[in-house]
Amino acid sequence: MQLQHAISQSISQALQALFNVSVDASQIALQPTRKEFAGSFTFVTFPYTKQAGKGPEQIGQALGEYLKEHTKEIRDFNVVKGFLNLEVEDAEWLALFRDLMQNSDFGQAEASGRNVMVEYSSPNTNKPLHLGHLRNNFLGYAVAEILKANGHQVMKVNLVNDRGIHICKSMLAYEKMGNGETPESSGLKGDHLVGKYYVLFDKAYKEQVDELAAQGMDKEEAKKKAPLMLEAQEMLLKWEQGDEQVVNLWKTMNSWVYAGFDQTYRNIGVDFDKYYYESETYTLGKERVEEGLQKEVFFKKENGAVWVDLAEEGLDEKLLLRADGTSVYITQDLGTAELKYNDFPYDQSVYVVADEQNYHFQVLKATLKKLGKTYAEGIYHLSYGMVDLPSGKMKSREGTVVDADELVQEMIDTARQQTEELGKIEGFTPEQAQELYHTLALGALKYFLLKVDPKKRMLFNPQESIDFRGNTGPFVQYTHARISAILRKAGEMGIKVDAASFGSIDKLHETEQEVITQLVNFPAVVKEAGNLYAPSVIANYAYELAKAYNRFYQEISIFNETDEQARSFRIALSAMVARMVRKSMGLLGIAVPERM
RNA sequence: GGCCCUGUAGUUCAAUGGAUAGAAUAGAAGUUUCCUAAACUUUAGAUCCAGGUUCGAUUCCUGGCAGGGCCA
Repeated sequence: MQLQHAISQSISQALQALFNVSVDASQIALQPTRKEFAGSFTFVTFPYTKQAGKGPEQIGQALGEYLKEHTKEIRDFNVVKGFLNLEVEDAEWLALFRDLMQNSDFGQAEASGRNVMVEYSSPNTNKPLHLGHLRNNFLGYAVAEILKANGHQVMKVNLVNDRGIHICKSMLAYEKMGNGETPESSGLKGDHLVGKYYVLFDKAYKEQVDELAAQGMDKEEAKKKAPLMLEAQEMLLKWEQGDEQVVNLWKTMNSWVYAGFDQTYRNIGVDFDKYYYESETYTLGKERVEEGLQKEVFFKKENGAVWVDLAEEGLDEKLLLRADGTSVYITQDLGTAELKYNDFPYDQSVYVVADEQNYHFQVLKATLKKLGKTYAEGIYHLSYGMVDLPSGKMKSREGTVVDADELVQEMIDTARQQTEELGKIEGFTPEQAQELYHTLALGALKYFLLKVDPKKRMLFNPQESIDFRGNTGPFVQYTHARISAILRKAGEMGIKVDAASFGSIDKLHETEQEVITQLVNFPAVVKEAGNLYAPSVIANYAYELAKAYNRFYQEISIFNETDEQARSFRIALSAMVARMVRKSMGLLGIAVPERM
């Protein structure tokens, strides 16, 4: 930011002039002043005591006096121990604010020329999405938006895991117990219908295992020998051989699942530029394994299985292709990586995948490097922790998962209940009310899941998490709705708001200055969030901005202000807050309402 | 057994190596003749343990302890 840069420059000059200490301005870091002290920026003097030959307070005092004298931006200063707190002239803040008003693209970085692919969601086709997927989807979408704001060309992709033994389990159960049921006949969403058969398979399978165990078979043995498992494996084999009946069933059931997923994606507001299917990439993966053998970077064990030795990279040996020639997870990932790069030559490829795959991605990257694929350098695993419930871990087979569709519906119901209780829907048509509930529900849910550092495990307490007060999505949305009301009123009163309408303002109330400080910080926040792939940085920013505005709103009246210039300024300030709230929430995939 | 991640108020989360460790919720006390009280103000409450590096450590390093994950 220019203001900070100018101050750093001045400090650099002052250090030279006063103490003959030479430090480049770029090395001079300013931090925001803690709110219990006067000032906006703080310079820490401790590191310069040796070079300057003076104590930290002396340096601070001398620097402060010099800056106040020579630097037009600095109004005043105070020194606390080794901390020099600098107060900035109101005129400087106002100048920044006027710039901001002119620049509707504020926060959007110039085109970087870099291509970034973001893969997220990546569901299995045998069961519906659950709470964990929601964290994934929201993260992926938000990171993609943040990277766009950083000037990168972004492509969002979804890799669908549509093959393997788990799919066959649903198919087998359907064949045996389905009686020709369809989403239409059952009234079930396609993904839920298929998921139902996955659960049915597991139940019947467990019964078989228990029965075998009761007959005296070893439990592990029983798991392998249970007839249903053998049938599922047989089905997978048939699928790989292209058996018409199996493939047709697979296609039918997948199409149900995709229709269900599409509905969910639309409902939660995420989308993709392109889909990949593992059924279409695994053969390419096998080719890459063959290539590795020829290049002698992979090797065959006695039984014919192909391995790669990653001891040099600090990893173990890793199986790439089974002895019977069937592929494992990483086989298809090798193929997918290549296909992705061919479609969209990227500088960076972000994989939003749960942290249980940390090791897997290290192996994938190292293996691709062994193959000499330079694009492997750009692979970044955006790893996130599990979402826990108060009752413990989610396990799909035990029915302790929180289904995504159900959760969203519950949030919508809660939003309706809260809104009605507060009596806030006067003048809404039923459609508008419905839309508002949806906006609030998803705002609450997305904000809740995104405000936490991705790599941390987090706890989702269904009762407590559905809170619309405090540090929540609706809190930020509420701020926007309030401002919208002000802007509507200003419009009705015919008040014009442009830079000229408050041209003579040169003094700021403390809360006004704090709001401006937050506003102008937006580009730096976007940059940081982009560098760290961290939507939580944006979420915290939106919250701080909303809080600063609420403080201002509470302390200062807008329409009772008799000075027209002051009134116009406050309306303009409000409008800019609304714009920045909408932008930052937009980066998180969260909509903001005009009224609530 | 090896490797990786995480340990902060009662609880859920913050804190580029900087000041008296911030919020939110739950607790206590206030603020509606005035632009939306889903708000605002005040109050009480925490860095897993032991060393080390540093003017300064929640942050970096070493060794424990606890929780989770991955690889066999």
